[in-house]
Amino acid sequence: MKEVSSVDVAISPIEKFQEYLATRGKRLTRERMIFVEEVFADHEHFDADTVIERVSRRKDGRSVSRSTVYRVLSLLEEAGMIRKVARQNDRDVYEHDYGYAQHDHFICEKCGDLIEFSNDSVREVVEQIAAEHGFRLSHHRLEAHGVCAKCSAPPQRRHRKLDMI
Amino acid sequence: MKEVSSVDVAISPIEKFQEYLATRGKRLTRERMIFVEEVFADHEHFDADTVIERVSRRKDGRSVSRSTVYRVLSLLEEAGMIRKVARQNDRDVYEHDYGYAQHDHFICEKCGDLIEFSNDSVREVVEQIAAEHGFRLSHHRLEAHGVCAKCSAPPQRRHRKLDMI
DNA sequence: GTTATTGCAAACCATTTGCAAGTGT
DNA sequence: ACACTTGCAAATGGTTTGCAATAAC
Repeated sequence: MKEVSSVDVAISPIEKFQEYLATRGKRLTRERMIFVEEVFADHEHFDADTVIERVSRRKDGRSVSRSTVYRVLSLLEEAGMIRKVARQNDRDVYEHDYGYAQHDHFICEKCGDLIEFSNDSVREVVEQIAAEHGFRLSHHRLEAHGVCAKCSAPPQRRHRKLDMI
Repeated sequence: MKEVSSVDVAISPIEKFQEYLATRGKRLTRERMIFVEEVFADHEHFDADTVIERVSRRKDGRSVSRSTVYRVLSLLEEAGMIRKVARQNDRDVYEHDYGYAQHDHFICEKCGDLIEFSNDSVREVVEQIAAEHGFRLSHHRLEAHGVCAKCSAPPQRRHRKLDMI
């Protein structure tokens, strides 16, 4: 399900990251480039292990160590380019926060899928409530839990009538 | 800040828990009673350590071991009486899910306070979106992040003009 | 050349678990 | 009596960190 569209951005993720690093006297290393290249190649959600696996799968053999992955994860989060969305299987799950519009999530209790959606009314309601409470908003996070359309579709059975007790 | 009101419930937390335990062939032990007594004494958010500290502070010396605290935490969650709300300092933070109305949270980025609020429009918007996407909703969780009124109040200084550079 | 960064292995720390002793029903 | 539970100590597993070697700038 692809409901959240990409947004025009002036510069590429690597450039954006470089920009951030420069302001902090930090360096754009080979490992950091590899990391960003892998993680921003698509718009999937990911966790530390996902990234470790992806970089170790590279044909050019240029991988990135486990500790560096964790370190770059924090850097990108500080840079505001990724963000923690959830915790699944005792792991922090991240998503891009650069190049894509603000959105929220459905989490299916059956298949575990994270489904993204955008909706202006959510933002409006949150903003209004924040205003009422004198809260200066930086962002919000909405998770709707339930069963997705795919999983709640009735399974094909022969004796449908038996369900109607 | 007290914005979420309690709700009339037929039976006490202990009775409710007992009810759940009975259906599973589980037992209401001394430790479980102590735990529920402490945790439902107020409506604060809490984590495992909070509970461990509270039970060890009891004058009657009837404490509950660390492992039992974790075990009862899961039981109460299964029973639908508490629920994870957030993760702070690498710890799971819980709140009551029994005896109180559905509500959402502001999380202050400065003082870290969790501020509760209820608002029907949030529920309505979420329900509408779920309907649009064929999602069967069980519950939602909304976190608004920002700076609370208290923390964003300008500090009292003598030379206010210096701020306007 | 300096100073930040890497990779490794060890450390951390919240949470979980095996097991023998104890307890609710 | 028979499970179910407890507490202890040890294990787990994701994430962090100290340190010597390495690479950006």
